[in-house]
Amino acid sequence: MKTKDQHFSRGQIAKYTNIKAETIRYYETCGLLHSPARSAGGHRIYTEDHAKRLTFIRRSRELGFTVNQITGLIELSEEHHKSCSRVRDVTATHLAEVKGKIKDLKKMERTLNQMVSQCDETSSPECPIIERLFC
Amino acid sequence: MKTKDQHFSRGQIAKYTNIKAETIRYYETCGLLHSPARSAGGHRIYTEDHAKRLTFIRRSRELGFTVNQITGLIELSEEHHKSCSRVRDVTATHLAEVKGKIKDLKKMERTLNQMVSQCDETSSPECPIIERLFC
DNA sequence: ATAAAACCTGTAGTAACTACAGGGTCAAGT
DNA sequence: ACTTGACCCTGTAGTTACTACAGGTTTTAT
Repeated sequence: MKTKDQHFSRGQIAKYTNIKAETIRYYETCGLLHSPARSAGGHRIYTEDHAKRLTFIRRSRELGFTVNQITGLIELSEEHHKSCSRVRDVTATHLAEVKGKIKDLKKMERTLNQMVSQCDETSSPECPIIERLFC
Repeated sequence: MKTKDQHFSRGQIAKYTNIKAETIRYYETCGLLHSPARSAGGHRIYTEDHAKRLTFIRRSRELGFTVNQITGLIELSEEHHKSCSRVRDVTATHLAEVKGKIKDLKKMERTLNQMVSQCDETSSPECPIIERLFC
């Protein structure tokens, strides 16, 4: 009852998981990804398990989780009881941060929009954007 | 017809402009802020002009412009002809980036929202967030 | 005159990669 | 077996915009 013991080189798993080879090494030094076995000549040999974890990492990064948060999520995913509510909490906290960033960016967006349209409408020789930033 | 030649120490201008003292030194090494005169003992002596430029920098940073972009804006603001449309372009480009970031964050937000509510509704022992990230 | 507060410099740390340089290894073809 | 080119190895430095020291000097207030 073994899983398929397919193995990959770093370049192969990079393509397979859609993560750059250098980044994969970085995740290893970070402690996010277990060090794989090595060939006689020292090349890393990754397994399907590494691929699964890398996909987990990629999806989490795409959702904006930090490497630290992902470490936490992986730890929680490995406990087999009572972790779900803590996973929920990590996610909810992160969601709140994302909402905060959206709010900040929207404020920037409004101001930038105003500045660009003022610029479009102006006929004076002074640039309204510069004026606004200076005074 | 001189401007008020009020002068400030680094700590004073930091308070006045609402930028941390260390950050002000950083802006100087970056080339964003002109090096001020020094006292006999080597302490920086800032003027009202420095304060104005620092305020410009702070406002620009609050709008998400990078230090490089701000360098560009300051250069444009110092040309006295034909710079307004280029300022507009820098701003419009930045606005587009901000919009892009908002879009990305909103996508994250939707997914995170879904994950949290799935978690709230579930009664299974498996965490739906983890499941979703893994598969 | 003294002591505390503020200042000076240079350097290192932060996050999450990315990009080398200067090697060694692997797989395929001959 | 041998060559060659693609791939991999390590360690280190660069990216952005700060922030935080350490160890020393100057200023300011009493």
